[in-house]
Amino acid sequence: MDTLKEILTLDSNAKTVHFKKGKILQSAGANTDVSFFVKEGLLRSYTIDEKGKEHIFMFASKGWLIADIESQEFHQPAELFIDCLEDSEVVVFDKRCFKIANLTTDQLQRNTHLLSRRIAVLQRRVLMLMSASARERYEQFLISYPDLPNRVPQRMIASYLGVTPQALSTIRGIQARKK
Amino acid sequence: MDTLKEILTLDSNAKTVHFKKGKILQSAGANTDVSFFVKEGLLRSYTIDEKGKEHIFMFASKGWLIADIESQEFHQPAELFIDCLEDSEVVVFDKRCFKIANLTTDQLQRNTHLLSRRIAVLQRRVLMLMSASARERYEQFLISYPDLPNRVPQRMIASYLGVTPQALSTIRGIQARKK
DNA sequence: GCTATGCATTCATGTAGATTAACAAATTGA
DNA sequence: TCAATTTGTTAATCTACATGAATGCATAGC
Repeated sequence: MDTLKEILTLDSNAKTVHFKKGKILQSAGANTDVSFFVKEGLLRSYTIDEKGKEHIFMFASKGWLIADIESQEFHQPAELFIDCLEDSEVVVFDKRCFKIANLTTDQLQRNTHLLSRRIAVLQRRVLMLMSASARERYEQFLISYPDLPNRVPQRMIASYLGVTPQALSTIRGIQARKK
Repeated sequence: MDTLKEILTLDSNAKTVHFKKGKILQSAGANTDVSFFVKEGLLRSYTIDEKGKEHIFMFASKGWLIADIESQEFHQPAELFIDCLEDSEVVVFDKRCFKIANLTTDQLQRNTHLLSRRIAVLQRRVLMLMSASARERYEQFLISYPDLPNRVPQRMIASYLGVTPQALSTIRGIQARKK
C-alpha cells in the first residue's frame, strides 16, 4: 500500500470516499482532473462506441490506480467511463500531484516503476489482441486474473477480451465438454 | 533531443552505433539488458508467433525509445525482436541507467512524462484493436503516422494494424475507387 | 543486364467470431 | 414473494477478414 501513503502525503486534498456498486465516477466527455486509487472494492474503465457497445479497458481492484491517462496526457476530455462494480472505497486525488516539482526522488522512482509495469501489461495486451484467438486470450486472462471470474459477470470478461458474451459462452462450453 | 542528452549523461557506457538496414539488434529469447534510442533512421519491434507470423508492436523513428519493456520489467528473456528498417544511428544504453538512485528530480520527471505518453499511445491502440474495423484502424494510422507509409512496405503497416497484407490492399483499393 | 526474390494486387474459398433470436436460470426490486 | 430484469446458453445465419494461389512489378544481387 505504499502507493496510497504517497498519494496521501502528496495531495493534501486527496480524500477517501465510499461509493455504491454502480456509481459512475467519471463519464466520457467530462474533464479528467482526478485519478482514483482503489482501497477496497472493484472499479472498471470502459468506452462506449458509436453503436452503443461497451468495451472494457481495465479492471482495478484493491491496490490499483485507475484513470484515463490518454486524455490526461493530451489534455482532452475523458474518453473513458469509470464506474464501480462493487461497493468500493476509493481515494480521489488530483492527477497533478504526480507532477509537482517537490516530489522526493524516492517517490518519483517508485512512480516510474508503477508506470513501467503498466506499460508492460499493455504491451502484452496489444500482442494478445493482435496474435491470439479468443480462446487463447480467455485462457491467458484466467491465469492473469484468477479472482475476477468470481467477481464480475461473464459478459464483462467477454468485453475485456474483445469478444461477444455469446462467443465466450461457446468457448467455455467447449472447454467444459473437453474435461 | 533532451532524452538523448539525459541518456548520455546517465550512462557513461552508452554509445552511438551505426547499423545497416536489416540488422537485428535484439532477438526473442535473448536477455534484455539494453534499450535503444533512435538518433536517425527507423527501427521496429515485433514478435513471431507459433505459426511463424510476424506481428509488429511498434515503429521507432528519430527521437523515439524502443525496448521490450515487458521483458525488462518482469526480468524475463525478450519476447520482441528489434531490427532496422533503414540504415540507422542508434544510442545503445543500459536500461538500468533509469533506475540509478542519483537521478536528478528533473530527469525523473521528464522520464515520467515520456512513460505517460507511451501509456497514452498504448491505451488508444488497445481501444482501437477492440472496437474499430480494419479500415478504421488504417485511417487512424494514416493520421497518427503520416510519414510511415512512405518509409515502410505496406505489408508491415498491415502487420502493425493486425491484418493481412491482402486485407489492407483490398481496403486501399476500395478507398481509391471511392475518390 | 538478367535472374531471383520480394512486394502489391486480385480473386476464390474457408472460418472465427458477430448478429439475431429464443429460452432457461439467476438476480433484483417493489 | 412474485414479477421484471439481467445473465448465460445454444443454435442458425451472416460477414469481416484469413488463407491460398495466380499475376504483374519492382528491387536486389550476381
